[in-house]
Order: sequence, then structure tokens, then C-alpha cells
Amino acid sequence: MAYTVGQVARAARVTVRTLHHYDEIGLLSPSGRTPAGYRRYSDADLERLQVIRAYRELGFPLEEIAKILDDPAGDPVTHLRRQHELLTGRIGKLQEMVAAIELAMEARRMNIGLTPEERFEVFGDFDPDAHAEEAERRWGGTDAYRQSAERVGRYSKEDWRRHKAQNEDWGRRLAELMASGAPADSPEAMALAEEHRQLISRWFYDCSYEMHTGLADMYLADPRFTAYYEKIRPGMAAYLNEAIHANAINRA
Amino acid sequence: MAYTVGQVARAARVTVRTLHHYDEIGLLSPSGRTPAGYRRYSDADLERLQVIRAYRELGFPLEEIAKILDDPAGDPVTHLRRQHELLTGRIGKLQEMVAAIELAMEARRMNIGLTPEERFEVFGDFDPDAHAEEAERRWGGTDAYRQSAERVGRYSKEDWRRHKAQNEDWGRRLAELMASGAPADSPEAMALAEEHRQLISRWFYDCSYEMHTGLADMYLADPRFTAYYEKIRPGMAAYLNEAIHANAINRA
DNA sequence: GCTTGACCCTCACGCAGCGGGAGGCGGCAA
DNA sequence: TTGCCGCCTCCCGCTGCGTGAGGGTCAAGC
Repeated sequence: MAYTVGQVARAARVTVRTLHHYDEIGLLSPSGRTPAGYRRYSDADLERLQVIRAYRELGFPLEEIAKILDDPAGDPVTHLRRQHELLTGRIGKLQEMVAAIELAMEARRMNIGLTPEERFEVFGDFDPDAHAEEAERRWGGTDAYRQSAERVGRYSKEDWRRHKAQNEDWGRRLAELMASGAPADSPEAMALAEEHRQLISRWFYDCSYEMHTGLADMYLADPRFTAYYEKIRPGMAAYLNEAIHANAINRA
Repeated sequence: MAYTVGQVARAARVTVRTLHHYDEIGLLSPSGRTPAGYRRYSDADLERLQVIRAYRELGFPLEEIAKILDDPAGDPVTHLRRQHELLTGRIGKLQEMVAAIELAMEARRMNIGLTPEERFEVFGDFDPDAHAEEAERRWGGTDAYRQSAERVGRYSKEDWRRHKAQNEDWGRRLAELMASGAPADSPEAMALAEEHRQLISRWFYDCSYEMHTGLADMYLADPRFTAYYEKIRPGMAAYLNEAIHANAINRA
């Protein structure tokens, strides 16, 4: 029923100093003290600390947390609800960042240049002003980028050439399969989808089925990726998309 | 090709002051200056800043970022890959937090007391020592909790009584349906699952179909929730779980 | 009753990562 | 040449603690 600083600290995964600090600034003062001056925390204090920790974890400054907590309208359910919303929002933001990184990776893999703006888009909101201002040189430096094989990093030119050859070979076979009239969910198409996935995994990053379907959708959504595949053979972007999805479902 | 601080700041969504700071500590020094002393950033500087921002966003201290960036083995793909891993890891952590919050919400709704440990479990890793130390009073204070209706916050006793009545009525009807032998994916069962979802939404928090299936799984995984339903009628936890899933699939 | 080790207390300084302002020069459009 | 915006260099301030120093306390075991 009554806990010492140390106990509270361990339970709440914070340091004793942090509790001292919260006491100092009046955010969480223990409801009692022993004759010797030791802090004694009650269950209610623990509950308050829990809420504090949750908001902190979500990036709230202590002062604001104090305000929220002292708001008379702030019952526990309200906090939980708000935290739930904030969390799902943050998850969404992180997923966008993941998508942006996957885009960057695929752009490298396919040697597609990104605009400066896109390279910063990872961080969410986009200032339309900055966008407009930089729009002029949007397609300026990209062509130089598009040609440089060193962009993929530590791979040697030889490595890069081999990857490119494998990739082109794969593309040829997929084009042939399409020409043969095999449906996108045929075993042969799925096999080529799987090969595509493993090509990525071998050369770039571990590509799960989930990621793979994400990439597939990107190929349809982003005109540059679409163009990449359409240039190999018209209809290939959609065909590949379907084959990748079929493959993912089949393997799951 | 050469940008001023202001331009870079706007593009990268940071303040000029931040760029000054990065220059001061040598993390990102512009590759040139004008005769007047104005900082001039090159494309390479921008690219470096992009990587810096990404790691910062992931919570890395500047010093560590400097180390990572000056690591000769650190090519761009390595960074992207690492960032991708870190991001998915963080998403996982946040999803656990979401699950913990949903657990807390449902525990409140069903008037099930949580142990102090669980209430802090939101924050990930659990110290087994602290756990052992507190295990004694694990079931101590819970009974008092279990009885207090005020725990749900700002609802009046009257509100709470009404929710309880609705809830019990719903439980009775589900039990009757089970007794009638209707399968868990029958329209009637799905209707009751939907009612369950709306009961939650009306009284506590907006419950999406996705959340609802998450709750359903929790009912099976957590013995306290299971017990809650089994006490109404044996087999109800599994039955409800199936009905909720069927309902979610049907509405999607 | 006494020691011992873990735990608690109160200062008090330090640090990261900037924010924000003062005071002043530079660039360029009208 | 005037005005205005943007750039420069100090430099002080803030948050949220970390990390001692220096010293009391409590429960256990002898």
C-alpha cells in the first residue's frame, strides 16, 4: 500500500532521480513521508505515475502533462482514449516513414533518382512553400543521379553489373511468361514473383512477404516505378503486382 | 547546387539554428562559404543531412550519429536497411503499447483489476526482479479495486448501472443463442458481436473492427477475460471470439 | 547492542540539443 | 539609397534529467 522511491522506480522503470525530479517540480509528490523524511508513495501515486509515464513516452513535456492531469475533466478513460489515439497516430507516421524508406531503397535498386524533397519526405508534413521554391530544380540534378552506378553504395561496379544482369534476365522471363498468356496467379508467375523477392533480399535487404506486397502496390501507385516495368513490357506493372500478391497469399 | 542555410532549413524541416548547431559541433559543416561568410551547402551536404535527420528521428544522440556517419563501412544502403529495422522495431513496440492500453480499457469496462506490474507493462521490458519482489501483493489490493464502480471515471453510478444492465442483457441473449445451437458465424451471432462492439463504442471508446478482433483474441488469451465470459456460459469466450471475427470479416 | 550493506535524504553541478534574441553586416529590388 | 529580408556571431536560457558528494536510516545477522 505504501512504496519507497526505489520500489516505485523499479516498478515504473524510471530512476530514483526522476522521481525526485517529479517531486521537485510538483508533478508527482508522494502522498506521505516517514518520520525520517523518506518518501512514501500510495497506490494512487502509482496510478498517477503510470499516466505520467504514458504521456512522457508519447513525447509530452512535463509541464503539459501536469496540466492534463490537473484538468478536472480528465478521468482515466479519457487518458486511455487519448493515448490510444496518439499511439495509433504515431504508428501511422512511422509506417509512412517505413514506406518512404522502402521507396528510397527501391529507387536505388532500380536506379531511379529522387528529388531533394522526396528525400526529406520521410519526416512527414510538407511545406508547400518550400516545395514551390524548389520545384524549378526538381528535375535538374536527377539525370546525373540516374546514371551513377556508385549510388548503391559499397557494391563494386562488377557486383552492380551482375545484379543488373540477373535483374534483366528475370525481366525477360517475366515478359515471356506474360506473352505466353499465363495468368498472373499461375504457379509460374508466382515463382517469378518469388524470385523477384529473393533478388531483392540477396542484394539489398531482407524482404518479407509483407514488404513485398507493399512494394508491389508502390509499383502501381508511383508512375516512375510503373514506367520502369511498363518499359519492359506494357501491362507488366499490374501483372507483377498481381503475381506478387498471389505469391504472398500462397506462401502465407 | 549550392544552398543557403535558409533553403536547407526549409527543405529539411529544421531551423537555421539547428544547422548552426550541427556546424558548431562538426556534425554537418557546409562544404563552402561565400566571401561574406555565408554558409553554402552542397547536394552531398543535403544527403548527409537527410541521413542525420533520419537517425535523429529515431532517437539517436548526435554524437552517435557522427560515429555512424564517419564509419567507413556505412554506405547509404546500410543506413536505409538499419533505419528500416529500427522503424519496424519501434512500430512493434508501439503496437504492444496499444495492446496494453486496450487491455487496460477492457479491464476497466469489465471491472477487472490489474496488478501494478501490468499497469506499467505498457513500457515494454519487464524486470523480473521487480516482478518477483512485488509478486506477494499481486492479488492483495485487487479485490478492493474489483468492487469500486467509480473506477470508470466520470460516469455516474446511474450511468454505470445502466451500462451494466445493458451488458448483462446482451450476455443473456448471447447465452440463449448459444443454447439454441446457432453457429458462431450465424447472422444472429454476428449481430450480437456487432452489438458488443457498439456497446463498447458507446460507453468507452470508438472500437473499430480491427480493434474488436484484437479484443476478441485477448478474451481467449487472458484467463481473466476468459473467466469473465465462461462464468456467463461455458464456451462463451471461444464462441464470442468466433462471432466477432465472423462479423469483422462480414463487414469489411 | 553493534556493525554492515543496502537504501534514503538533500544539495548542486553538468550536459544535450537546441530556442531565441541582440547587434550588426550583405544582397538586391525598387 | 533606401528598405527589407536573410545571414552572421556571440551568448544566455531551458528541459529533463545524470551523476556525484556528503551524510542519515533501517533491517539483518552476529
